Amino acid sequence: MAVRRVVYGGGDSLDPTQKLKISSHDQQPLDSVFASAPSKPFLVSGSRAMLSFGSVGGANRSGNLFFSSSDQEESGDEYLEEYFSQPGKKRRLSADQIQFLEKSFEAENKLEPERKIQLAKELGLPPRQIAIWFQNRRARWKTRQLETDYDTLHASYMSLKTNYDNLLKENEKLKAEVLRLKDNGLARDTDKALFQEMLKETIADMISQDEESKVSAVAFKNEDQSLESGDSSHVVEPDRSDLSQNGEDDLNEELLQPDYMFHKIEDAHRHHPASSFYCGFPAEDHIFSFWSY
DNA sequence: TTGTGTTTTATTGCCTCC
DNA sequence: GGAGGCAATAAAACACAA
Repeated sequence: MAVRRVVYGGGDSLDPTQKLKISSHDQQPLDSVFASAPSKPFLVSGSRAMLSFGSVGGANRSGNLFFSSSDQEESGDEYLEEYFSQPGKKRRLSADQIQFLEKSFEAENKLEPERKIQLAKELGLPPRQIAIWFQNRRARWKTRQLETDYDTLHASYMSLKTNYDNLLKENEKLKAEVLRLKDNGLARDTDKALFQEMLKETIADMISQDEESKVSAVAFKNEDQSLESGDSSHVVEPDRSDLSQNGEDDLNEELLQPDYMFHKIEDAHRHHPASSFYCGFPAEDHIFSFWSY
């Protein structure tokens, strides 16, 4: 087994008088050492988070092993020296010591030098060991804190995910609804387009009939005039002022305007009063109901 | 009793602060 | 530069099942 350096009693800035090489087999022999160690009361300073080891319920078994008498520190107890000089051993703290340290940690998880010394005195442990215990305790606290934070975040994530999934489902439902409504709308648009096409054809027929009759009338009139004046070179074009001169596209555009269609239909009806139907549709279904559609 | 996993104690090396 | 903190790690101590 490799020999490990075990130095206690003040950390890196160790007071040489407090340096000890320590090891132990287990807590029992250590306790017996504590029990046999001379106990000497020491002053407890007013440092914060300071507790009395006796108040935790355990007797101060340790006495002042590391801070007892100057004699002990100077001469060194041979028994203790032998006891603590066994390398490669780790000393477990007693339940009472741990309870005391836990209470102290709860009050303040940082360890000022003064408090370290005080705790060491109270527990009869080397200040270095107190420092190490706090160091490890902080590490454990941090690990547990991380676990707690993780659990909290995970719970939050799961809650958000549930909400998100619900929203997705709702979104899908709404999309389907929109699609369904759109399909209905398309069907109506198809009917509308068919109706418009039929309307255009009918109106175009009516207009052409109307134009033909106008042309005939003008021609007849012109014929009369030319007969009267003897001028046969004067050719009168049919009146297309109410029609676009830009061809079929503009006609189509105009045909879709309600006023124009109303005018033409009324006009057609005036010329063809026998028809009780507009454009082959019953009167009640005529263009106005279509445009309000 | 022994193998194995977990917890606790302690060291090392690096970093920051004064 | 020394003191102290922290992360990483080693190793002893402990718990427990087979």
